[in-house]
Amino acid sequence: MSDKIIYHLHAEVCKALAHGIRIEIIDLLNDDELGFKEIAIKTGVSKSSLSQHLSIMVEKGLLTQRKEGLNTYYKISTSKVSQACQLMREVLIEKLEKTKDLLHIL
Amino acid sequence: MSDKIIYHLHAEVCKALAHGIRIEIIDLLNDDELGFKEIAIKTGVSKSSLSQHLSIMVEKGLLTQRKEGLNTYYKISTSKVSQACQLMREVLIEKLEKTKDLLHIL
DNA sequence: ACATTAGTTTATAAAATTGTAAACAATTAA
DNA sequence: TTAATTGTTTACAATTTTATAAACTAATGT
Repeated sequence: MSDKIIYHLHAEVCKALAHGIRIEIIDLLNDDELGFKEIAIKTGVSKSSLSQHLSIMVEKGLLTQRKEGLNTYYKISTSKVSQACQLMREVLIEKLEKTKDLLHIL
Repeated sequence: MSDKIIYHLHAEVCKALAHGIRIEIIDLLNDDELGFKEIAIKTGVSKSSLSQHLSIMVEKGLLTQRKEGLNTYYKISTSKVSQACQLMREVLIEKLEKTKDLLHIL
């Protein structure tokens, strides 16, 4: 497969993390599997919008979906997703610290 | 800081990874620091577009920038960026493997 | 001083992402 | 069978992201 295509697919996976609500969902699912309704309540997102966010995350391989009767349950597909997300959070923290240090100097 | 704001900032950092060209840039910079022109040649991206991509990555804390005379050099700010990017690539690979397996069954 | 080189910034049109509301499907309950 | 519940899908307007081209800034060379 050509490099540019791989880079594009790789970016598509990263895009699935590139939204505040989706980061929040990863955070919620770090502990355990949750049902759709529980995620909706904890995030405060409308069912339509939530369903779309979750389907992006499943499509790109970040989450897996399990249906049981009327209910749908979601969990993180591999701990690599949690780890990557945590690392990106640390990149943010480091940047915030640097900004704080700069303010201290001034 | 409120949770939603943190999630949003965290997502902003992830967005800096969410483009094929920017993934390619991370890949190039995994080995060493590179100058603007070298990145432009290796990626084949126009100087204007490249400058915009690089500035997003610096702004969000993924890269650091060093100017020397007329030249600008870039490197990855912390290995956490490389690690996160590598993990996301592994998530992609795992998804591609699963798709391949599915095709085998059919 | 003037031209050249290296990259940045700005403007803008095209494309992609998002949130909302409404229609829809599938399962369970009465 | 009809109604209720749970989520999905679709349509669409609003916002954001992107690529391109042109104007611009800053440093260096003649």
